[in-house]
Amino acid sequence: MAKVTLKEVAAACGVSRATVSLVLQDSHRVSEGTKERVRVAMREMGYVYDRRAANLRSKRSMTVALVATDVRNPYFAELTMAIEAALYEQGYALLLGYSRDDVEHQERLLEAMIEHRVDGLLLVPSYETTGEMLQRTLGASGTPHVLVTRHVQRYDADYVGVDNVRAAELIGEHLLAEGYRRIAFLGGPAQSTARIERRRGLIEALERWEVAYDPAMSIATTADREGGVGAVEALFAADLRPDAVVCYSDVVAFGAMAALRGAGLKPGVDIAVASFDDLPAAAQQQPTLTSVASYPNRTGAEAADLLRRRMDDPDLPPRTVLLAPELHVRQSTVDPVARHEGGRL
Amino acid sequence: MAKVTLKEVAAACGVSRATVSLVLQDSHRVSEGTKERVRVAMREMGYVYDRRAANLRSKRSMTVALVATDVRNPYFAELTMAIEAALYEQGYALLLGYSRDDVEHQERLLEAMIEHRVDGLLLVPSYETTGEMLQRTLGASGTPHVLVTRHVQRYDADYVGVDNVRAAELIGEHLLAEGYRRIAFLGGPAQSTARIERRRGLIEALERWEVAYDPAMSIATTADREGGVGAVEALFAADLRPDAVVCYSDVVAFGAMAALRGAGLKPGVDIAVASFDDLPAAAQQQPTLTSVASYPNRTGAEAADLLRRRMDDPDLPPRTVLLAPELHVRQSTVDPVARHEGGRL
DNA sequence: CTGAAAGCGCTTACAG
DNA sequence: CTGAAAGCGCTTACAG
Repeated sequence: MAKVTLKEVAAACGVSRATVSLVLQDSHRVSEGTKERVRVAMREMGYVYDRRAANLRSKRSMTVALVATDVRNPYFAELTMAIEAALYEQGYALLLGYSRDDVEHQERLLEAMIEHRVDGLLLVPSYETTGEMLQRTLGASGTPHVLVTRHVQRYDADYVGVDNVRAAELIGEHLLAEGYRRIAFLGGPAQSTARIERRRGLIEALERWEVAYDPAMSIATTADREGGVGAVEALFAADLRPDAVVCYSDVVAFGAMAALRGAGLKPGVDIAVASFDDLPAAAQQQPTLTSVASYPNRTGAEAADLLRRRMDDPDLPPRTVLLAPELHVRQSTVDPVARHEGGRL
Repeated sequence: MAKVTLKEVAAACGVSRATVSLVLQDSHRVSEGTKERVRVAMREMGYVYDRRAANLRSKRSMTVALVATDVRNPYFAELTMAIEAALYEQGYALLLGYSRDDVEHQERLLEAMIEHRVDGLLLVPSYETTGEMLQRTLGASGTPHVLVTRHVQRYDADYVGVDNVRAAELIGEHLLAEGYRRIAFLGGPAQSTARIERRRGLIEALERWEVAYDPAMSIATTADREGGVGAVEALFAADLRPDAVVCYSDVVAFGAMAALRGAGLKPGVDIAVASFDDLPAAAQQQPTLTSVASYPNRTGAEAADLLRRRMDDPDLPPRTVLLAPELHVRQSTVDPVARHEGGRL
């Protein structure tokens, strides 16, 4: 089929290209009669709108980029679904790139997105991202953008994430109330702002209860299952015996629980386990896993919303949206036996 | 910053826009000296390539679309990562859309991708997709495309997936050799080509062993964890007692195992469980889960490769690439006790 | 090796 | 309510 453009449609209808363009936009400046006539012709002729041309002329692209780290992490899968849904609603197409937590790769992705002239960009920054780096790319290009889930030190931009400090406080308070005293913090990359904040929240809870915190019981690792396994091994190698472990994320906790079992300890009975994310899989563990919900779907929807405002008005002052975390207590931190005996102290 | 275009760069260098354009493409028709001079100017002036304009003129878009169903399924997450990596390598940006297995949503996504004039499209068709529907959208537009993981009846197009019939035969042969005889097939949508093929492979293995197949022990469900739970419940409600269950996918198997435990049965001891996908999580179950690897990463890479060929030559005859499955036997189908007693018959 | 000209398919003021 | 004209920022023959 010969491709049919606005010009052909216009000729067939005996109107100008401008008029056809206005019909496409459903402008009130065109009469209903003409609109109908043009639409019928478009359908009959098999006209397909060419957004590339429209984009060029109108200085938009109707695309938004999401640059994240890795979608195999269920948290990011959920986040991606929420973002895709919100953008689709608004008529935007989603350009996707995964940095795999590699800053150089991330930089090339950002450059590509900018060349494609995305109207906006959502970024889950990889761990070693610096503010200067974002300034040089996103900042210089003037692309409206929002940081999601992780923020970057000394880089002032819109940000949506869960309140990590508060989340860790919730876990800490709960464990302390249950009678646990030797609490370790396991997993997550040392540079991660989420890790730093969660660790801080935990320490604040401990201080409030006047319980000592042993810095040796904080072990940084990769943010995956293997990280959890490794952290537990490191703990035991150093002869440290916590009565509870707080993990960087559910995925890390899954690894930690497996490693604990491997060492002959029963999670939830011999040692408490709690973590962050509250993935659906947390409630399906044995024992079920206590976790703080971080709402990837709400985060994604909020991010899309923030980006829309930013695109509408690039001069708005940067906003931070912190979602309130919610603790879901499950078997892994509530040992019925210990309870019966009146606590473990 | 005032945006700088080719025109400004050309003026600053005292050359034509055509020359600058050629420098951008690293054409051999421009001298090294000029190239260097132009590149320096571009850097100094902060020039950023505008792909939208290039796209329009060159009749390409340097984007490829992936329309899949849902990335929360770990199989699709892995697939997405592989596809993103391959396309990135080739210089393409990825436009992403999720149909959530809703055909109408899928149709709107396809239309949007076509309007964006993607150079090619990878489709994991939603379950109720018809050939006529794809013909009307993708076919009519002439967009090069490849079906991934699922194919569509009576629609002739490039296709990459695992050999489902063979995969099910492998599982069937293994279970039969282990002495299991009352084998159920659980989960997966009735319309799914993957389900139909896997079921067929299983039946073929049973016939070869001259073991009766009970059609009542084939239960279709949604392709998620809840599907697995529901299928087991349906089985018991109908008073059916298989000695082995073959699940539509690992995710379904996870649900089935939970439901079996809920009914007081030990997977791998009281009843064998096997499935398809061989997700990393399969090896992390208790008991570890026997599963047939379906290689989402190889599938993704192969799909990107097939699409590239198709984009290079749209007139190629459609090709089908079937990946050879591989059975990974684990604890869930090999009961050491039963073995000791010389089989379960 | 480089330049002048045309054009990709739209939208956007502007004029009537 | 509709049209004529200009132009978005590139690339592509073509000519020299």
